[in-house]
Amino acid sequence: MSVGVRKQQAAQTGAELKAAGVRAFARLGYLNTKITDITAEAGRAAGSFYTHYANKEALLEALLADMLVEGDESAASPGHSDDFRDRAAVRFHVAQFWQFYRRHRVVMVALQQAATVNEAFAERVREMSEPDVQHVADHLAKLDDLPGDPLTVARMVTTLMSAFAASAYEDESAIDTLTDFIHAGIGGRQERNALR
Amino acid sequence: MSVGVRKQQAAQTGAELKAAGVRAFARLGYLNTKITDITAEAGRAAGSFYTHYANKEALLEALLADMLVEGDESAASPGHSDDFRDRAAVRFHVAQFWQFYRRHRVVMVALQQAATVNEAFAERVREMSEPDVQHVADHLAKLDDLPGDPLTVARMVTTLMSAFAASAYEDESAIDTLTDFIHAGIGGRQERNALR
DNA sequence: TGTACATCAGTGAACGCGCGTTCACTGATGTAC
DNA sequence: TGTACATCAGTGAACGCGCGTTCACTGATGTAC
Repeated sequence: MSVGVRKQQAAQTGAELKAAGVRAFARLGYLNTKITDITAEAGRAAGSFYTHYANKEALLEALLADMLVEGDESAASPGHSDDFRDRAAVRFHVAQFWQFYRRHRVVMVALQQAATVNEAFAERVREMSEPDVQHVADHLAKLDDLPGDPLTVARMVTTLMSAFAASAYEDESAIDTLTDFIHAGIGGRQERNALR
Repeated sequence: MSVGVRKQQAAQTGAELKAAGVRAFARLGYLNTKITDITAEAGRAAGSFYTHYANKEALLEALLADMLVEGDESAASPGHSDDFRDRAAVRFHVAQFWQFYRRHRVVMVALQQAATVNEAFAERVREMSEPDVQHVADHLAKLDDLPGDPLTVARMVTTLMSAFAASAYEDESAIDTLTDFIHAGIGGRQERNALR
């Protein structure tokens, strides 16, 4: 069966369609993107799309899967402090989240848009963020000057990070601003003052 | 011309279509709502819709206009403190925003969805929130321990409020949790500690 | 106050556009012998 | 190594569904005299 040139090229085309999809989504938004926008972007015929994906949702799921693979890899992150009284611990989490989000911004936004229109994606998005929320809530539970119960505050913090990362305002400085805001917001700064 | 029964009834039907639209948007989401969903909800024939609105966008604009009228009225709010070192001043603004958002939640969310797909609405939404952002930024500019420049922090604060108000988690307690979080986040609590 | 005609909100079937999806066809790769 | 047939990715025109929008029609309200 030689090297399987055929299979390789097919996989290649599939990957090119994903890349073209990302570019089209970035330009037009997921919901406004037609199948032919994607195939045109990839320089292929319309019908070609269906050799690789059942429909636009399936393409987005493939992109999501790729993203989650990368997420799992980087989740094996270096041991970091979990004490949110420590600004560095907060900053580590914020930076981690921010950078991941920015790296996958187009897909993240596309997922939000898909969730708007499609309950299955809404559920996916919820499932995807819930562990993060829990993770943050666990850390927060150790603090004793929170503005509310840990879960609510965790939702506030993650909501803030997502919403702010989704908006266009960039800069590396965003990470520090967010960090300072959150660190103080959850009472971390006051703790330290109290310790002085 | 008698009392103008005809005109009155037409206006009435127009209003009923708006109300039916809100109910349909709440149930199905703006983007998933078909014209016939709205007319069915209102108990009218499909064609009737076009006697009152050119299309779904026009209906949403009408709902937006209604909302803005109410907004202008309540903007004539009682003199309130603008010193964000004062928790009460922060709470006042948060409560104002929160209650307005919750009262108009369906339309707010519909606008977000419309903005996703339609640049004109995106622009509208931006224009609508910009004064709020500026207002908050002006207040923030008076503080001297902000986590970043006033405009960025103002965007963070308003983004947080919108995103959190849009999510389903209700309770009156949300206002106080948000207030505490923001008040501390912008350095208000530390200021007071420093004054002790 | 009454009659004849005009206007207009509302109806719902029909139309037609946009776009997702299919399918007969092509040419290149793979397989059998 | 070569030939004949099979398979399959890719093509693009055509199909058809969903839904927004139109339009001929109805009956009630408005106007004129």
